[in-house]
Amino acid sequence: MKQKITIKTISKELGVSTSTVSKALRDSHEISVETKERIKAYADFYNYKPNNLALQLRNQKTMVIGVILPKIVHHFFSTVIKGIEKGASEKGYHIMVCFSNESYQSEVDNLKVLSNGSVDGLLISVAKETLQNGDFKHLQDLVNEEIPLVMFDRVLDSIDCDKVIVDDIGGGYKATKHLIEQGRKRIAMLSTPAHVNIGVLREKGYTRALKEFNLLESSNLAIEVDDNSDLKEQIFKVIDKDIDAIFAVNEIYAAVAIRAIREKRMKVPEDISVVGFTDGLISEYSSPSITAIVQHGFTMGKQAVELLIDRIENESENLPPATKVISSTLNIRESS
Amino acid sequence: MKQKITIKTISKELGVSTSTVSKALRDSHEISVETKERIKAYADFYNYKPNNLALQLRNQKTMVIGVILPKIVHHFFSTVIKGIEKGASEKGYHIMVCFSNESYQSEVDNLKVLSNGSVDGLLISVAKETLQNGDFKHLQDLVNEEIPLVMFDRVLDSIDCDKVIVDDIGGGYKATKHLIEQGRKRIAMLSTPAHVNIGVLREKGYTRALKEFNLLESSNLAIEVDDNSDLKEQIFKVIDKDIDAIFAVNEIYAAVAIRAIREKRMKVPEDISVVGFTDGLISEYSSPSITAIVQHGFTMGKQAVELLIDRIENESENLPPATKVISSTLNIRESS
DNA sequence: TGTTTTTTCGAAATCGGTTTCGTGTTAACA
DNA sequence: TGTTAACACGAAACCGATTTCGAAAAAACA
Repeated sequence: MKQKITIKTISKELGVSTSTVSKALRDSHEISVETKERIKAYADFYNYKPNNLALQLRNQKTMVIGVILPKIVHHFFSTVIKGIEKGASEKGYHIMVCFSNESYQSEVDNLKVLSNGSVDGLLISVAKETLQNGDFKHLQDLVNEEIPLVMFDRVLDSIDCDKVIVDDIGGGYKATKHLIEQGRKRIAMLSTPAHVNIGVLREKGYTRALKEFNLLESSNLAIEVDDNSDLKEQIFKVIDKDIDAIFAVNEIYAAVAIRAIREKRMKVPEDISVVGFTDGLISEYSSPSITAIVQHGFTMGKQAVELLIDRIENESENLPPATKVISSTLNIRESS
Repeated sequence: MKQKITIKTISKELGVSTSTVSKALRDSHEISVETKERIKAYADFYNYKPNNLALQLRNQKTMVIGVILPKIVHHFFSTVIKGIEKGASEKGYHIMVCFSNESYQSEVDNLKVLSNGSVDGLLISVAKETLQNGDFKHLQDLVNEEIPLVMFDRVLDSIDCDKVIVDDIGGGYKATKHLIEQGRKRIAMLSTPAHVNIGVLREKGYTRALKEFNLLESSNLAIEVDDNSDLKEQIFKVIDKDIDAIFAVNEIYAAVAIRAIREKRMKVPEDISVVGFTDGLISEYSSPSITAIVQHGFTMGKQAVELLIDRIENESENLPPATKVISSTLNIRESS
């Protein structure tokens, strides 16, 4: 990198002190008009730009928000980022994004780097591995150090901070109710293993809807998908239970379910209706297009970052942590 | 934020100088074993962490790489980010991501902030608006300031820096050749307006393949899609030209084409084969799944960041700029 | 002309670290 | 006992800015 021009360079070159240069560039009344113009002209000519690091150190303020995500190649999370970036840039902040790749160690490492002065606050969605092993010390440390922190989507009850979550229960309920209203009686659900709590919550909504309409049979039609064995085989077994609808916990399960149903020589939605959770590109562009619960990731990201910036800028107020719930809506398409 | 513990705090508390504390924590031989242990114990107990900003300012090195992307809710770009993050973290770097949202002004603003010392180098994919208005001064300035810079995917010939691009011509060629080998004779192409050069390049490959097999008829079957009017209507017109295959310039056009073909009561791939460019989730999970050119975004990101880090760490060598071409491959699925 | 006020600028502290160089003390050596 | 080397530590400079405070010079006033 070429030697950058600094205030010191200018001051030497123009035979004034660094304080004078600084004041002149910030248009202080303390400096005479002629001197100001001389300095500004020089700075302009040599394209002087103040060093960010120096300013950040001096001001104890970076205007940067750290974001830690479990993954990025994922429609929902990339939508959340977009919301975060929008909300941040509206208030003059920039974002620094890291990925945990669902790994606990990665999460800890990233946190350590970001929490050393590089950012004014943090936005985190917890990695799966962390959820499983239950070690939240690194997050508790942040709270203890009073670093502004907002958790979103994958949150922890035990950590005392602001949170933004999707209304998973309500979403599960809406999806199931929709199927019931279409006249479906035997509605299966493709859920996740129990440690992933989004699955648990969505299933709760599913169960609530079934109960409400007295459709909760003895035979349990909700299965926990095992990611380690073949997805389609597991779905075949569900189809064999003589069902007339499937509520899938995510978009991919829904897409694979449609494929499985077809391979069984049945039609969607005539024989079996399908509703997914997460409204991404797959739901929109596959044929038939898939009815899905819209998660409003953009809104979630924007609200999370706004909550955070509010904390950062009004630290003194010391309000108790809040939890925002982003409600989900149903987008009805061809598959139901 | 709670008052952070600094070296000065420790030095005062323990009655030694700041230099001693610094040296002790870095395990210098200049400090006696007892003193070192005393200081380390104290630092450990109060969870001392050195301030990143101070270190970065002192070392004139941030270990951060700035990334500017046109958009994020996009499978290809999010894959690229993943590659960038992987390559960066392997070498101990972090990434700071900004989005231009395809806007020229946004790109300029982001660049200004990032190039003021916050990052050691920059990775850029140019915004559409910038490509159109042809004003590249902000990028030329970076080169003049000798800030390490690598452009990827959307690059500019006039800027003298390292570049990483996809082999669009080769991809168009491969896709078309595949269709020809399947016995297709009247192959249409859904391209983009002329100012988006990826469309132009892919079309070049398409034309080359047709020529090679003497299928380049007088009636031009390549159309430029107008994003402002209805996509499906435009595709209907193409289908009416009595074609037997479609090569779409991206995944979404391919998905919509399949839908349009079905609505015309024809079958994919029996009546019309479809091949897309960009191998994302839609291609994988829609039914029928879509044959597509894989762009290897991950590889592109990783190579781009590796090129950049190489520049950063071997500045002295001053090698001439290089351009890497990431070749694309064909992923054959049900739609052809 | 003497005093006060205003204008204009610079020295030095600060942010939080690292590093060079110097110095006082003790140990080893002749 | 005198000289030298090794050891342990501190003062101060530095990275690149901002800001407080003090002071010299010029202007305004009595």
